[in-house]
Amino acid sequence: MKPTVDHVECKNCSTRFQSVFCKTENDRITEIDAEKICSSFKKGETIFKEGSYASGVYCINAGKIKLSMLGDEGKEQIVRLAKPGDIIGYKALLSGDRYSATATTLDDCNVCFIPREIFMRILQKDAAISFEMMKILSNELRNAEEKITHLAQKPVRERVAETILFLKETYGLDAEKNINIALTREEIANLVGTATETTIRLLSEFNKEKIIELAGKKIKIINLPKLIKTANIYD
Amino acid sequence: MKPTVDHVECKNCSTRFQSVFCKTENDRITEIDAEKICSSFKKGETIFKEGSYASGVYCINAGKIKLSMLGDEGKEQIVRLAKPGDIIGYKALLSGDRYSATATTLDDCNVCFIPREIFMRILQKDAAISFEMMKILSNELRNAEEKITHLAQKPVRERVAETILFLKETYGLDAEKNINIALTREEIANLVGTATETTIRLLSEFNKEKIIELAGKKIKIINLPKLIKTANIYD
DNA sequence: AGTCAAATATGACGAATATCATGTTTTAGG
DNA sequence: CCTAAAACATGATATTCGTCATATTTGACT
Repeated sequence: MKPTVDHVECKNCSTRFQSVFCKTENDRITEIDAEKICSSFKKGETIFKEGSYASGVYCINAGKIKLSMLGDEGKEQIVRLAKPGDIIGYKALLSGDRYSATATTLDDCNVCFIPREIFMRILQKDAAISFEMMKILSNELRNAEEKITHLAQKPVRERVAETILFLKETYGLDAEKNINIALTREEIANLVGTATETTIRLLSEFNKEKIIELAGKKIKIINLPKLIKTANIYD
Repeated sequence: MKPTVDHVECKNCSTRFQSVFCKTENDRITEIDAEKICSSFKKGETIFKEGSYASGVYCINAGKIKLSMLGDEGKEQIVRLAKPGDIIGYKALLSGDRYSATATTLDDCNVCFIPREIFMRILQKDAAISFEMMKILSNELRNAEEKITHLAQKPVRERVAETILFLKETYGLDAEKNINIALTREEIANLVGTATETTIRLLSEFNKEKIIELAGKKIKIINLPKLIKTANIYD
């Protein structure tokens, strides 16, 4: 466990109303506040590992995190990207199992650890939080099923385009209109579910076709309609 | 909506203790019983359609059901198989969205419809049921993420073998030791995420290699260790 | 500033798997 | 029992995509 850092008060947390605690009353928030442990992680650090026992959930205050599983041949598959306001590690806690994925920071991060017993006690007492959790889980599940369908049916080129759109939706744009996340080509490949070389080639193609603009890990969308068309999505 | 049929009482339901209501007290069960609507569907009928509004959840009393999404080119992807004791349609209800999948019976089925308000009211009042729901959702999500990883990383041959094992786990064996579900080759393909012809070929290969025995839609596993090895799973 | 490792890039090649075509078998319905 | 449609089967071919090889560039750390 990381050493405690400057305690971020939930009630002042900028992500409070986008999080699972959005509907929660102030006294419950104070209760969480009293028992959580805030820590910080530097870019590239591991918060928890696939296969280890779950002792609580992490609420992200600042930074970006990838959740990945190892395939049979040791290849990483990124199954989720998390941002401030999201919580991670709840699946294992709720199913009473070990972590099914590894959480790695993509940024310097501040996260608040809520121990198992506290989280469970709150779910027991607070139907609104339980309901929000179910909503989150339902949405995640719908997204996962859609991803399964696309992985099974769409060609890689479309999936790469789709992933660029997904990254934009998830992390937004920075001041220069670049997608606000720096992933290696390998990480993008592990998100798309394809080989690294294939991803590199397709990104270069999109670049040549003036759909996106590349500068190192920075990606800027310069022809959104064409990108959407390339992704073959109409909703 | 189907006409009401013989009312199956929850408290006498054979699946009661495998279902989400396993931890529920009798008076709550009586409450559900009073308001639910039992109906029956013949093989091949649609219980609900992707894109339509969710008005409640269905609890399966008897029969087998597939949940499938349509891909962009109109191809079916089976995202879940349900059996007695399972509930379906909860995702849409919880996320407040429309059904993201279509539910089609694979058998003659008896299902109990629990209207939205009743289900919501019960979740509000009963923390144990809420908690069971979260458990179910968490497990589904873990399975979905594992499926994503395998779809992205494993060759079709392994996935077909894996799917046969999955079908056995889900529906068990009949009196003649056949896997207790009759799917068309196309449906198996839509579960695996591959072309129908490829599935046909691979099943024939497994047959020739004495891993399975085929008789129409009946599949019998005759060399389980080899099937597990072919699926390339070691857990 | 210099060095080394990691990341990016690109070509050549081959394997896996989708697609197309066509024929056979099974099944459901009258 | 007969017929049509659906499901199954199999071969030939096309194509996507992964793998391997090899540069080149970038970035992190003395």
